[in-house]
Amino acid sequence: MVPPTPRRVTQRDIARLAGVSQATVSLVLNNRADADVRIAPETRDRVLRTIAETGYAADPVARRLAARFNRIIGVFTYEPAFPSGSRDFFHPFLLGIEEYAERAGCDLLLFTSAPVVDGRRRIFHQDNRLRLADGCILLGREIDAAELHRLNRDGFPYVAVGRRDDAGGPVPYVGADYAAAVGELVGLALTRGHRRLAYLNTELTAESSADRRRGFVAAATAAESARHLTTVGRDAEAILDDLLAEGTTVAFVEDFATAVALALATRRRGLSVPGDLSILTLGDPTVPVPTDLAFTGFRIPREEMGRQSVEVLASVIDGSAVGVQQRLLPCELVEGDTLGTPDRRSTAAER
Amino acid sequence: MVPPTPRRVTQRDIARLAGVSQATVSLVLNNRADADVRIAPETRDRVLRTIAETGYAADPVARRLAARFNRIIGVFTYEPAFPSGSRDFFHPFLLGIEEYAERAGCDLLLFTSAPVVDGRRRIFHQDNRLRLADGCILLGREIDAAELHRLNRDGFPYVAVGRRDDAGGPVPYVGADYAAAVGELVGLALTRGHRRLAYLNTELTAESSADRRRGFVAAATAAESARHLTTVGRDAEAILDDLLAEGTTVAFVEDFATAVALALATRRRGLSVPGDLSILTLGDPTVPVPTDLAFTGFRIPREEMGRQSVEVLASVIDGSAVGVQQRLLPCELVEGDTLGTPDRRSTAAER
DNA sequence: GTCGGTTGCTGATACGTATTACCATCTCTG
DNA sequence: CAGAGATGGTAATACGTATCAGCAACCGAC
Repeated sequence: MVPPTPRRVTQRDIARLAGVSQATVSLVLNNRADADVRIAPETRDRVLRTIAETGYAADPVARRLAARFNRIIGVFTYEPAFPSGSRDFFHPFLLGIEEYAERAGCDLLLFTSAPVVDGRRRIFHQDNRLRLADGCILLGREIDAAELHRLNRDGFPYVAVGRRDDAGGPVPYVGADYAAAVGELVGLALTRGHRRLAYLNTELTAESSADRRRGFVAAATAAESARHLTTVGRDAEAILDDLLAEGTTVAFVEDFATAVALALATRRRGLSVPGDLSILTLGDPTVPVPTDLAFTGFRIPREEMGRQSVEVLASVIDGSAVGVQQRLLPCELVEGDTLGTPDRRSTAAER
Repeated sequence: MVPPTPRRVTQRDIARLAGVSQATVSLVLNNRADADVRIAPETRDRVLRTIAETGYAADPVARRLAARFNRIIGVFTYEPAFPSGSRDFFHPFLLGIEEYAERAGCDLLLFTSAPVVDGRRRIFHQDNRLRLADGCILLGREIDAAELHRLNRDGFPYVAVGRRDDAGGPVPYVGADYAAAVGELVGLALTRGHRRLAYLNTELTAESSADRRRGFVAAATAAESARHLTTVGRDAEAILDDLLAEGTTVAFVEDFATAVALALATRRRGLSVPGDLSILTLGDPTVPVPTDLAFTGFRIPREEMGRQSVEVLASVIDGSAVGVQQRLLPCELVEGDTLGTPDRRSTAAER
C-alpha cells in the first residue's frame, strides 16, 4: 500500500515559511479572536499570504480528529440510493436532502458499503464508517429497531425520514402526517355521502402503514360501516367481490398498484369508477404503475421531508436543538376523478 | 459547540480490558501476520472477545489519519447529483458508480458543499473536504483544466468520466469512444449509398464534442462532400435550407434536441425522414425531449462508464494500476428509423 | 553457561489540526 | 523603578490508530 499522497502541504510547512509556530497558523486559520488569543495584524497577514502562495488546504481528516466536527452528513438508505426506476420513491427525498445540504455547506456521505445481511442492509457492521459523518439521515420503509436503539445508546446524532416508533427512547424524525391526511380523505368521503367504507392494507409492520390505519379508524366512527381488508395473497377480483357484497361505496387503498388493479377489475365487470365504486389512494406510487386514472388521494411532501431532515439534523449536531426533534409535515390532498357520490348512479337512473 | 460524542470506546479501552497494549489491539484488528508480528492465539482471542463485548468499532477518521486510506470515494459533479429531470443524463453514471462502489465496499462522498463561482462549481475552494476521500470521480460535460492541473500536481488520485485532454500531464479517464461510434455511423451511411454528408455541432469546447467531429472527419473521406455546420444561433428552418441547398442526404446531429427540431422542420415542409433526409443522433438525449421518432444513432454505455471509473480509481488508489489509466468504451449502435437510402424516393417514384 | 534464534508483545512515534497553559516582553501607573 | 496589566506568541498535549524498532523471555545447541 503505497501512500497515495506524495507529500502535502501542512500547517507546519506554512509555519516554517512564515517564521511562526504551527499553533499560530491554526489560530489564524480559525480566525480566533478570543480574549486570550491575540495575533498581531502583520503576523496574521504574513501567515495568510503564505497560505495563499502555497495553496494550502486544511486536512479535513485531521481537523475532524481534533475538533470532532466535519460538516459531513451521512445518508443511509436501505435500498440503493440511485435506483433504476426513474420515478423512484427515494429520489425526491434525496433531492431535498441534497438541496438543503448544499445550502448548509455540508457534504453528503452515502453509505454504499453497508453490506446486505439477511436480506437488508445493516448500518452497523465490521468496519463501518458511520462516524466519519457528524450525523446521519436514515431512509427506508422499515428501519431496524435494534439499529435505532444502538444509535440512541451511542448518542450518535441522526434523523429518520418518516415517523418511527420509540426504540430505546424516542426517535427523532421528519415524517408525513398520514393519519391526518387519511382522516381528511375520510371526511371528504363522508361529506359526499359515503357511509360504507373499506380500508385495504398490504403490509402490517411499517409505521407509515399503521399511521394511515389509525387515521382511518379515528375518522370513520361516523360511518355506518368501516371495514378492514387485507390485500395480501388475494387477487383484485376476490377483493372486489368482497367489497360489493357488503355494499361498500368507497375503498381506501394503501398500495397504489392495488388501487390500479382494483379499478381495472371494476371496469372489467362493467362497473364504473367512481360511479359504482370510489377508490382513494393513500400516497404516491412506490413503484411505477401505468394507469390512465387520476386517483383522488394525497401527495407526500417528500422533497420537503428531505430538506427538513437535514435542517433538523444540523440543529441536533450543533446542539441548538432542545429535546428530541419530531416533525410531521402535512400532506396535500389531490382531487382526482375517483371519488364520486354513492347515490350518483341511482340519481342518473331516476332521470 | 458541545462535543456530539459523549465518549466512545477506543483501542485503549479494549487494551485495558484485555490486559494488553493498544498496539496489540491494533495488530489483532488488522490481522497482521507478518514475520515480525506475532500474536499468541489465546491473546488474539481475548482481544477479539473484548471487542465483541464492547461493540467497539474503529474510528475511521483516526484510521485515515494514520494510514491515509479510507475506502471512501469522492464524487464531484458540476451539477446537482440528484436532478429534477427524471431521465437525467448523470443518473446512469451514478447508478453504475454506486453499484461498483457497493461491490468494492466503498462509501461515496458527494461534494455537495462545493460552491458555485462564476456559474460553475469549483472543486477547490476555501475549506474543501476533498482529501477526506481516497480519491475522487469527476462528472461533468466540461471540467476545468486548471482544476485537473491542480489534481495532477497534488498527486490526488482521480478519474474523469469522459475522455479529457491533457492538463499538466495526461488525465486518467473512462470515456466513451465517440470517434469510433461516429465513424461506424458514417460507414453505415456510406454503405447505404449516402455521398453527401453534413455534421451539425453545437458546442465547441468539450472533448466529447471534438471526438465526435474527429470520428466524422476521419471516416467521411470517402464521401463526395462532408460539411460542418454549426447550429448555434440558427433555427431548424435555416439549417434545413442549408442542408437541402447542398443536396445533403444525411445529417449527423450532435445535440439530440436539434435532431428532433430538424426532423419536425423537415416534416413541416412536406418532406419525410428518412425519405428525403436521414437524421442520425450521436448519443443519448441530455435533456428530455419528447419525440415519436426512433432515431438511428448510438448509445453511450453510461452505467458501465460509472462502474469502470470506480474500478479504475480503486486500482489507482491501491497502487495496482501502472501508468495513467485511460479507457474508452465502445458505444452500441442503435438501428432506428431515421437512416434511409438517398435514392429510395426516386426509386419509389419510378415504380 | 553462553550465544544465536525465535516468540510474543510493548513503547515510542507519526499522522495534521485544535486548544490551552504559560512565558516572554512591553507599557503604564503610582 | 517595582509591580500590575496588557500584548503576542509558543510549547505541549490531545484526538485514535498504525507501524516498527526493540526488549524480555524462553529454547536449543555446543
